Amino acid sequence: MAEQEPGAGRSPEARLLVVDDEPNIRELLSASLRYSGFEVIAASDGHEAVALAERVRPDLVVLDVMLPDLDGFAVAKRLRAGGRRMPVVFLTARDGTDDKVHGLGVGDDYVTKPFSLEEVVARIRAVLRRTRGDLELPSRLQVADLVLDEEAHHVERAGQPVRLSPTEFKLLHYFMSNAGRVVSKAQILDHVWNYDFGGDAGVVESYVSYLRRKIDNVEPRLIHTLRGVGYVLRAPRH
Amino acid sequence: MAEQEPGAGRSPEARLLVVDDEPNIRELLSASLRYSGFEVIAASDGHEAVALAERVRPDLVVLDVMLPDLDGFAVAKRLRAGGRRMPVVFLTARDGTDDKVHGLGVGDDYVTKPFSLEEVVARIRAVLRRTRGDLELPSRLQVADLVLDEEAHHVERAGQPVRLSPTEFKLLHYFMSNAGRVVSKAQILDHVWNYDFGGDAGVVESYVSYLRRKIDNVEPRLIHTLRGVGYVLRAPRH
DNA sequence: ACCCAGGCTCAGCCGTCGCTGAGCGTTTGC
DNA sequence: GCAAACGCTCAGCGACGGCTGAGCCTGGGT
Repeated sequence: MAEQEPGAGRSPEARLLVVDDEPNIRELLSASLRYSGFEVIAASDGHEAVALAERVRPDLVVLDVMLPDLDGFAVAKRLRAGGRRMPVVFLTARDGTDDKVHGLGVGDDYVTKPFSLEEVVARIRAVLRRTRGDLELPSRLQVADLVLDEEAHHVERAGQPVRLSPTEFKLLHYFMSNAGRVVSKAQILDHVWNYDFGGDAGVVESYVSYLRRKIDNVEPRLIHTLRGVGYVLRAPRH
Repeated sequence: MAEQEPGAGRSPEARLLVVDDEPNIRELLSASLRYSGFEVIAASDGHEAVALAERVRPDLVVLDVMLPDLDGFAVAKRLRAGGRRMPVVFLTARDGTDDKVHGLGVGDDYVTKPFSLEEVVARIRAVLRRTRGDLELPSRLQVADLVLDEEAHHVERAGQPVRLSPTEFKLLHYFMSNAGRVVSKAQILDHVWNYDFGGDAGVVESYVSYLRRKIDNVEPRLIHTLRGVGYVLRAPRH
């Protein structure tokens, strides 16, 4: 279950409008994005979305393609009526219908369902960074001599580049954005794995093991196990 | 059994609804949470819970998953009918069914039965902190040169990091949140150990011993024994 | 059609943790 | 001053949590 996140207290990074008709997904996203530091409002269908966007002027819209009333793309079109800029991150099913995504506007992006929270947050940040030259959002995370560049999708330890599989990368990214904070295996599952993942926490142990082999095989060790609690990524001493 | 606690006299931190069909657990929780400074009302089944919540509008619900009438998740759903926000801390059995908890309602949290009171209070506070931007009840406790950082799950004495087992950590945390106040061995058993723990108070002595060895082996001594009464954690008076 | 990388599960091993019981020292009460 | 109660420490055990290597399955690329 999702627990602590950064971003509390600071003024919101941006205002988001989340549009999805499934209450579970809508709530999952809203809560999680709020805890990530965004201001979030939500709508459950296309018309409500258009009306709300009119009033609250969000910085970005997270938009399910499958809506009961309007097609997601139709919603996007209306949002941008009058030439107004309105970046959109689409949520789309993984089946064949992705073809329709080719209709993306510039600056838009999409995430396939089922997604992981890490993925969604990453896409949102990337789009925001692009559309408003928001350099404040660092695309580069660093802990000791471990560096992860999000934009370049590049990781290196002690100056040596490291090849990571997608899951390994997401896991490391999650660790690094929570450096110094203990994260439980349940939290990791919630953020790094897709929300419909049914398996148990053993898989987290496996991937931590892979990660250690690839990026934590030199001193100082950065990934620490806290038995019965979780993991921390941190430089020693502090 | 639980005795005195902080929070008496001050205005309640929040209003809680406790839902459990076992009278023992219900009373244990209600009493303990009251002494922790919460306003508490209780219900023994799902329908009563929904009806009560309707009337008294609690800030948070502590909800057993196994109820005689409604499933705990069903109750949660009804509590949130109409899109109302209602944070929930679930109480769930430790058997394999934990999987069901994963993936439902973000912003919620859960505690496995049998729990310790420390655990429950901690989860409740964490959820409240999140859901109402109740910023930064400091996650850092300090007494003299002894520091416990909850978020990082890190302890140090005189600048030196110390490794503690989970139980040692919980015990120290209990001491530190009650710094300057005498706690009896019975209180410690009630708060730090699971409520179904059958053993005797000897185990507390053991763990106090371990703690002393790890974090109280330098001057000034912080953990003091009051024979026949209990223990206090406090910096020496000057 | 094949191969390979990636995702996941499983099971055995190992270390640690939690608890108990015994022995010993210290304090208290008589 | 003595005995009983209380508290401290240590050793030992059973059990559990976490790590990792092996293996299966899937999907994508050649």
